Amino acid sequence: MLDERKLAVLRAVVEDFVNTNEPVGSKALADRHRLGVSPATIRNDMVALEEDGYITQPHTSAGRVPTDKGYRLFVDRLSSVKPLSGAERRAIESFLTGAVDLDEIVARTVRLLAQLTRQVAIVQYPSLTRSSVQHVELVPLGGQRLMMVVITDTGRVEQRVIDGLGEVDADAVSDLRGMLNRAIAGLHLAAVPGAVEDLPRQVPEENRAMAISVLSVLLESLVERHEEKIVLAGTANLAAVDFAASLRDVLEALEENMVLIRLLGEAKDPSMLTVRIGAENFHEGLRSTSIVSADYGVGNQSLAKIGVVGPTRMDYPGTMGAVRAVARYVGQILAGQ
Amino acid sequence: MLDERKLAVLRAVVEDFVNTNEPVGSKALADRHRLGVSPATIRNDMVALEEDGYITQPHTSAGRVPTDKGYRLFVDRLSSVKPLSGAERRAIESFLTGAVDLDEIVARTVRLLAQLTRQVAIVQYPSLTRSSVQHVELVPLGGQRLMMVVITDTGRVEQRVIDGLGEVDADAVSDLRGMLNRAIAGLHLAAVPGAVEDLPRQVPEENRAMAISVLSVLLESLVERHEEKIVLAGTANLAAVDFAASLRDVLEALEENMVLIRLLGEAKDPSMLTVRIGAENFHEGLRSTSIVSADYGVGNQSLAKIGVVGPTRMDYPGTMGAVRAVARYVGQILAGQ
DNA sequence: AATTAGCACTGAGGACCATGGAGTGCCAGG
DNA sequence: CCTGGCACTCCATGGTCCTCAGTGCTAATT
Repeated sequence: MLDERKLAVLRAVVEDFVNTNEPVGSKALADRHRLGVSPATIRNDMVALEEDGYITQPHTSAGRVPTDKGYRLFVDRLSSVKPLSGAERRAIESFLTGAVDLDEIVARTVRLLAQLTRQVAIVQYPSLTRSSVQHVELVPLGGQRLMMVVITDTGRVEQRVIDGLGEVDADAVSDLRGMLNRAIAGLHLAAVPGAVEDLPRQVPEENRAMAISVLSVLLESLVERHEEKIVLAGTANLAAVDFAASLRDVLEALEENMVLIRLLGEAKDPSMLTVRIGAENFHEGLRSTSIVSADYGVGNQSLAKIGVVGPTRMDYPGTMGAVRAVARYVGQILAGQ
Repeated sequence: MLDERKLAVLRAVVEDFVNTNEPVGSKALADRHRLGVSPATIRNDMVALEEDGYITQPHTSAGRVPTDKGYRLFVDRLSSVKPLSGAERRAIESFLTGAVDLDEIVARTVRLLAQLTRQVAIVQYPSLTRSSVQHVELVPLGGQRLMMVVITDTGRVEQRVIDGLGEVDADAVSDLRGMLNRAIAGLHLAAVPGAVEDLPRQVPEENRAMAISVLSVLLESLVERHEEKIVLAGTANLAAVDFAASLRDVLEALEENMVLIRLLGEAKDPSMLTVRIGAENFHEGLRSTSIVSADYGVGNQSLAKIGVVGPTRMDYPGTMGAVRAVARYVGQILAGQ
């Protein structure tokens, strides 16, 4: 049904359209690609490809443009991830080394990815759930307030102010801190709820209320708001593209963190590159964009995702290469921290 | 030179142009505003206003458009800050209360401001320099590493990992923590460098190296990266506007945090509303935008700035009202924290 | 059976032009 | 000093024509 040559034609159509942003015709194809056949033959193939829904014409007597289905086939079977050039790899390295803390690692990563791909880059903060508790700190803030700081082994710090405790006794806080750390330090976050269940009973009567408040805030801060934190860069790159949907819709979608999180989360095959093309994205405003995403983490434990958002008409091999490379480097940096 | 009526004409031109985004002619003005004179008279006034550089025509036989200078006069003398409606004030209140930590306060504030003004909102994190140290925490991370957490009275938390310390002794860390807190807790950040100067000498010989490392990281984290943190929202609102400069340039400028920080920092009159119009902005890409900014803080101590970026053709009274109101509310929330 | 050359046909986009209308500047009269 | 009147300007709109890239089809060729 789709012989070798038809696939070659599809590949050529995608590549040319990505380059020129103009519908590509049979003549142009015959010239620029060594397909070894005449334009007429290519036309015949194009008809077949169009019947199968891989390409389409904007109007009669125009060249062809790939459909989402066409891009899908291209990504799945006609292209391979393009490794970065040596210069690019060196750029990544020098860009990422020298970051002093997690915030800076993330900030640099996202800018780097945006620059490499010339598109919008998204980086999700390392998930809390997969990491373990390094230390819990409780600090009396004066008045009836307390600050709780949870430090994880991935370098992430979560802090909360706990209010309305009544009188806060420094010794009681200190005791509670000790108990807490003995109970959960080193533990996987997922294991924390179980480990603290019994704690209130071990606390002397008069401080039990405080302990319960602290624990509830702790659990809440672990359960909620985990993978919520996301950073963007390169939105300016969108201005150069003209979208089928309005630019406004795309920008709006990008500001909805929850949308982005779901988007990254929907990876088909974890720990691999995922590409979602056009209408495959559930979100209205992103119908004319594609998203290339990947997991990153230390070892083979995935901590979070990074990704790139661009027009469906994007350089998939190059973008995939950049995303994969950056994901790997971030993993290394994180492991080295 | 500029009598009452000419000023009224200028005001009318600005208001109409902001509403319609089309050059406004003498006839339209006479109709829509009760100026009490005929179009011909208005035309004469317009000639005068144009000679003085307050308005201009895109081309002969078109209506007039305000220049930057015209907007400047309008803002300075012809308009007053428009107070928010009751509904809007209630919206602010319900939107800002219930934020659990500083991150969330800032995040909500910026979204709120973007929504109220339908433009791009910028919020700077409360400056460290003006606040004082609540507590310093040192946490051994295992290996040769240490985490330092500085908590300030404005709820901001700064953390750093300190590496390459050689063997870390838990007791020594505990001692150092105690000394540090005794030395600087409650102190204004600006006073910290002076207060820790002598500390290393009080540390036993064998731990002095560690103390010096810790202190240098502490000082560094206080001096650098202070007002660097900035949050944006509402970039999607830019898509609706058509800029003289390309949208891309504007988006690029907005991604440059340093540019924004300088921009906000250049407030003419601290603790007041500042408006910078068009070419008054030093940055190329922002030549066709205006920026309305204000300080916020607790009491009359300014902690940082918030602002709005939009086309020069913006609703200045309304935007100024929103910025002022939000700045005040944030101050209150921060004070209540 | 597949490929190719030839050819008539299609539709978008650009150049060109005419027209209408909003807006101006200026002058003379109130 | 204001106003009505008037001639003038120039943009925007819309229609027409033409070009041209690209198509689909058919007949010839391999």
